[in-house]
Amino acid sequence: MHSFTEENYLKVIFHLFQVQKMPVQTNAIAGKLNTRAASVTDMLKKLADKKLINYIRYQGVTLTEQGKSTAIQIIRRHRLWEVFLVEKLNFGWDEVHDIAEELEHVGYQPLIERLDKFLGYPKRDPHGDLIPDSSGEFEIAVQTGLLELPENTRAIIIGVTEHSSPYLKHLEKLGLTIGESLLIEGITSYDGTLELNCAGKKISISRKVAQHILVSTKNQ
Amino acid sequence: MHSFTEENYLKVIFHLFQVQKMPVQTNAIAGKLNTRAASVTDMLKKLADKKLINYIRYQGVTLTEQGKSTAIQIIRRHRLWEVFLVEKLNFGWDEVHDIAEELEHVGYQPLIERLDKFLGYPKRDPHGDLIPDSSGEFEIAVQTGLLELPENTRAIIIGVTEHSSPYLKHLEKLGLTIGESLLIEGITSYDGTLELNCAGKKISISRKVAQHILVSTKNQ
DNA sequence: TTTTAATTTTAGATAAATCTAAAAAAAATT
DNA sequence: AATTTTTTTTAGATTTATCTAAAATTAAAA
Ligand SMILES: [Mn+2]
Ligand SMILES: [Mn+2]
Ligand SMILES: [Mn+2]
Ligand SMILES: [Mn+2]
Repeated sequence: MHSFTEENYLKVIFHLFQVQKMPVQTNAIAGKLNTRAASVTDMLKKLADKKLINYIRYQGVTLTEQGKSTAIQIIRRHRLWEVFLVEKLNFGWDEVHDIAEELEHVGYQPLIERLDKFLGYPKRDPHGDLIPDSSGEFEIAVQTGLLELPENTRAIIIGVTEHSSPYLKHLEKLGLTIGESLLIEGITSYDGTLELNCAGKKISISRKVAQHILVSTKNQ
Repeated sequence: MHSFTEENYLKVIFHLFQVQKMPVQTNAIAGKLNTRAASVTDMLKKLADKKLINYIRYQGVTLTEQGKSTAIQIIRRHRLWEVFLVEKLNFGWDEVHDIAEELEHVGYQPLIERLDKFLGYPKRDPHGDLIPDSSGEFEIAVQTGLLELPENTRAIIIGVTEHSSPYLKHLEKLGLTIGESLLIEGITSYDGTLELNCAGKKISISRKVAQHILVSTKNQ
């Protein structure tokens, strides 16, 4: 259907739009895909011809309904494969992203539906990201950035917004993994370092580390 | 490492050489890959440059040790994914080949080793083909073509040499699946039709159907 | 051993995805 | 408002894998 490359462009446009909520710029795409602005312009014309994006020269792009639905299917595949790799093949959460980047392009609908069933219809991937259902619907995420909470709040880690292996390994070493409950015991006034209590252990983390942690304050 | 396309050429050369035990001809490769002889020649030059094949103009090709080992790794991936699709995702043996054609190109060694472990180190794929181990060694296949046996022989179906969905569906309808035990009750002298007894049921199959069935006569 | 047929290779084109360098447009500064 | 900077687009090449048509080589038949 769509080439490997086209799929990667759609996915990147989807993610960038989610963050910025503004038409996505050529340079931003080039940055994410490690390519040049000129190459991006070429591909944008192609995707516009295929009615996958709305593209006006110099104005950035948004996904059409068709483009959005395609992007979501790719994200669904990516996240389901990540669950498979962690739950069934016992990979660490820091090892699976790159493998899933390849597996996500194996496009045969029944494969994904059966994989989903085999995995027990998981709601979230190993990084806490929501997995869209087969019709492309996401559950509504009830989540807050750890940095937004005041002192003396209790929260449960439900996700991370940074998927690099060094970062995830670091969190794991600190014991800050998904599902863990924590209490913000203090926020240092000088540099904002967070003093946490997690599973009875005192941990202090910088704002740089904390900024990518998503938590839930529901169910205490 | 190697492109999708290069991997497919290596796999095809490996398979053709196994059948013919002679240097593989340009046209034969073109036939298997649904491409043109001229395209094959181009690719053969490239593979020869990469020391994956031994290529002399007009003389056909053989795989180098490196090419052979690469081809075997791809076959290993293909067959392990087929086992996964049948055993874990409950696909039929006639549905998995095309999906495995895509999955086999996801090349990350630890993925395949963990998949192998997860599947319990299977020896054969759903079509009875042997799965090479991680060092590329095949078990020795003790198998005979069903057409080579005389009347009144008992045998067990251990594989098929034709993987198309219509053929496999046909066998399944007849109850001729892997592991089934059968008795050759007669061979019609006029057109060679085989009269089989399989699981108490009398079945007659043409030579065209029988020619792709592999059996074992060991263990009765 | 010619002649014919089949196979394989070259020559030259094309399509997809990329690039660099230069031009054009938009945004930010003075 | 004019100038500078940033961003984006075009123009023109390059790389990879493919193709058709014609030439070269090998194999088969007469
Ligand atoms: Mn990921
Ligand atoms: Mn993820
Ligand atoms: Mn197969
Ligand atoms: Mn198989």
